[in-house]
Parts: sequence; structure tokens; C-alpha cells
Amino acid sequence: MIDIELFRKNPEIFEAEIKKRNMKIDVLADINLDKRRRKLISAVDGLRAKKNENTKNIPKLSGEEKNKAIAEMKKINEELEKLEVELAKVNEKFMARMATYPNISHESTPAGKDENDNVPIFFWGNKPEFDFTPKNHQEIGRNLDILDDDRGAKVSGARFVYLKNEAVFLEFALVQYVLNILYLKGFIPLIPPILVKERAMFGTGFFPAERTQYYKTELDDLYLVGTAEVPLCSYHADEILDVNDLPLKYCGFSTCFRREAGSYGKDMGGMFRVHQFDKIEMFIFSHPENSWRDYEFLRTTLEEIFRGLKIHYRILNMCTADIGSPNAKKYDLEAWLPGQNAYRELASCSNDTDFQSRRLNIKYKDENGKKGLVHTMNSTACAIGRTLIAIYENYQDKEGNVKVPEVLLPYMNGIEYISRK
RNA sequence: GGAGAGAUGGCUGAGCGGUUGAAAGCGCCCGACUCGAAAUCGGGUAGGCGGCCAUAAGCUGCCUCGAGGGUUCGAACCCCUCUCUCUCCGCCA
Repeated sequence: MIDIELFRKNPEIFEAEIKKRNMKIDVLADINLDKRRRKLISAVDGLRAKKNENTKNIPKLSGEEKNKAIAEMKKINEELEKLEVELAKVNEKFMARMATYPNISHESTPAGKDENDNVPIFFWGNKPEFDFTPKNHQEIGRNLDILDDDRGAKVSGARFVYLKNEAVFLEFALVQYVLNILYLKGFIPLIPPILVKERAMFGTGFFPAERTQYYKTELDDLYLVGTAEVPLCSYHADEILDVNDLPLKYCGFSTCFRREAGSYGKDMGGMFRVHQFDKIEMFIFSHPENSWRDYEFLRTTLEEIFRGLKIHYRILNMCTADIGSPNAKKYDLEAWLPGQNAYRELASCSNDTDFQSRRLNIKYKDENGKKGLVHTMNSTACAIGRTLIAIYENYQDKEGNVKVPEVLLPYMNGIEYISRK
């Protein structure tokens, strides 16, 4: 949610932002709606003040005078009710309009029309060289009997998979490896609920913009989260954090569910784009003054995880067309996938500044008792499915076997090589 | 799923249908006392939305006692619905 006071006083900031993001919003119409709304608020408040005054006087009156006062009150009530109904309507409309406004992007976020305008800014490692044609993860996974997407489809439908045999150990090895790194950096580990109320989806900015992307339970008004970001951020909803605890760092392991509406035919087969996957997510509540410093820390932490796995990647500074509406800035980490001969997104890292904290009412209080909205930021630490893909494709050999990355060996029960059974 | 109890400020906990945004206590902040602290004394301590105003300070109006509706001139207090929490029973990883 944007700052309404800022919107009112500097609408040009939002005009510019909307243009930068290629969005179409009639800012002037919303400014006028706000004017109308405030006029109504004044009128309603005035009538209520009159009413409150009469309420105080009535007990002191008696007889004819009292009856007169009561009659007047009835008249005020009629007038008030009309105005209140109108105000409620206007207010609701205005708030719904405000909910469609995006966050103000950071000055370093490039303006762009599509994914071609994302700017690669860091590279690490080199493309591995093969003296054979590298296979894609689906082929590798099926051959080694560590990925079963056919039966996933049979049981649950397209875009569902079974991880099998060594893949299961790899998942838990990745979890161990990543959690250990994060724990040493002061992240508090959480395993959050993944079925959440609508408020959590709205508060984190996934609603109303991406409503169709998420599963809703039929009997209860609960939603399956698409990322642990939702319960991690909502964890401190309606709380005032001690400034000395900032930056407050959490990491959460969760299964993630995405409907992938609108991506028909894209990345079919295997487990690149699936409805269900597990992920470790990092989340930081930060003091606004340190927000951009903490955000870079998040990015370097993410990079450290992938450097340990020795997977070649690049970091993109995402342009305004590709960042989410709550994001002020977003980096994507794209790993090199030899089987696809392409860089593909494995992780993303966003600073949402005060957009989520305003919706979820998350504040800090400093030594002087001053309160302010915290900044929130999140990053993938490890999306298991896609990281497995990167491991399969980068660590494959001529025979189609897969070597286990060194950093995972301590957690693999002696498995060093995944080969055909 | 069945039965019962409850939801009031940072916390505990009072609240008669009409100066109750809310007693009291605790906590916290400021001041006095002290070399300093404790104790004691005095004062202050919710949030949201508007208006005046310099997007400050300050002043001021309105709203908020789980949520929504109803009764009433007037509701924290009466009525209805919902949500949540707790206890017991049943079921269950």
C-alpha cells in the first residue's frame, strides 16, 4: 500500500511511477475521489460532533425541552445516515483504488518494457564445458529414476512430480546446507503455516494483483501460499518491533503452491515449472535507514549459497516491467542450465520498502519513542526443485550420471554419485 | 464433532444505558530526592482518520472496549449473527 498522504501531496510522484512501470492508472480521478471522500468525512464528523453535544445535554433537560432535543436528534440521525452510507461507498472505492497502486521503485531500478530490459550486473563462474551434448534435467532425472513426472501427472495432473530415491536425499541435504549457512548469519529458522487467511495474501501484496495465481480451500477461507514470504512477513503483523532487534532476520522452509494460470504450454515436462515445490526463503525486517544495506546483504547471502554449490550464475537488476507491484527493486539470480543452453531464474531477491509493512501494520520504535514503518525484504535462499535441476544439468557426466556437489556430501549418507540402478 | 467459559489500553483487571477513551494496579517515560541506585513523591504514558498548519511542533473534530448488524435521543454495558481464544469430552499425526 502506498502512503496516501504522499499521494495527496505529491501525485506527480505516482504519475511518474505509473509511467515508469507501463501501467495505466488515472491518478487525477483518484485525487478527485480523495477530495470528495475528505469532504464527506468533514461533513460526517461535523454532524457527529453536534450529536455528541446533544447527547451530553439531554440528561440535563426535562419536559418540553427534552422532547424537543430528542426530536432534533432524530432529524440529525436521518441526515447522518445518508452521508454515512455515501462515505462508506466512496471510502471503499477509494481504498480499492489505492490497493492497485504499485510501490515506488528505487532510483536504481531500470525502466523497461519487458524482460529484455533487465540488466545483468554480476556474473560468477563459467559455463561448464562438456565433451558430449548435455541432457536436460527431465531426461537425466527419469533415467536415474530420481524424478517421476508421469506418475505425478497420473495422480495429481500436469505440473506435479515425484522426487524419488537420491533426489529425496538431495532435497534434505540442500535444506541442511542452506539452513546451516543462514543460521550462522543470524537468521531465525521458521517452519511456517502455509495455509493462510486472506489478510496475509493481501498484506504481502499478492492480492489483489495476482489473485488467480493461488489456490483457495473450498470449505474454509484459507489460501495455500505461493511462498513462505507470506507467513514470514505476516508473522509480525500489528506489532511494534524494538529498533535494537533490527534488522530482524528469518528464514522459513515451506512447500509452495502456484496455479501457474496463464503459463499454459510454458516449460512443460520435468519440474522447472510445477504447481508444488519446496523452498527456503529469507525475510528481513529492517530499519528504513539501513534498508538498502540490508538488501545487499540479502543478495550476497543468496550468492554465497550458489557459489558454494559451484553453479555458474548471473544476477539481473530487474526492470520496472518485471518487478512485482510491491517491489521497489528486485534482483533475479539466473543459473546456467546446460541442458537448456540458457540462464534461467532460480531465485529472486526483492526490497518492498514500506509497502507490506503499511498494509500489515508493522512498525518499529526507537529510543526516543518515535515510531515508523519497517522496511521488508525477501529473497529465495534455495528453491529446491530448480536448484536440483541446476545440479543435475551442471553435474552430469557422459553416462548420464550426476555427481553430488561437494558441499552436500556431509548430508548425503555416503552417496557421492547418482548413477543408474 | 459435542458441552461450557471468555474476548476491555503494553500487561493484569474494574466497569451503573447518559461528562468512561475508559477506575485501580503493574510496566514504561520525565522530573524531584540521591554521589549513584533502590525505595518514595509529583507528572506523563493507545491507535487510526480528518481540519488548522510549513509534509515541524502544537491545537482541534471524529472513530475505535474481538468483527458486523439491531434496539435507543444516547450502547463497552441490552438483543442477534459471525470470528477467535481457553477448558472438558470424542476423534486423530
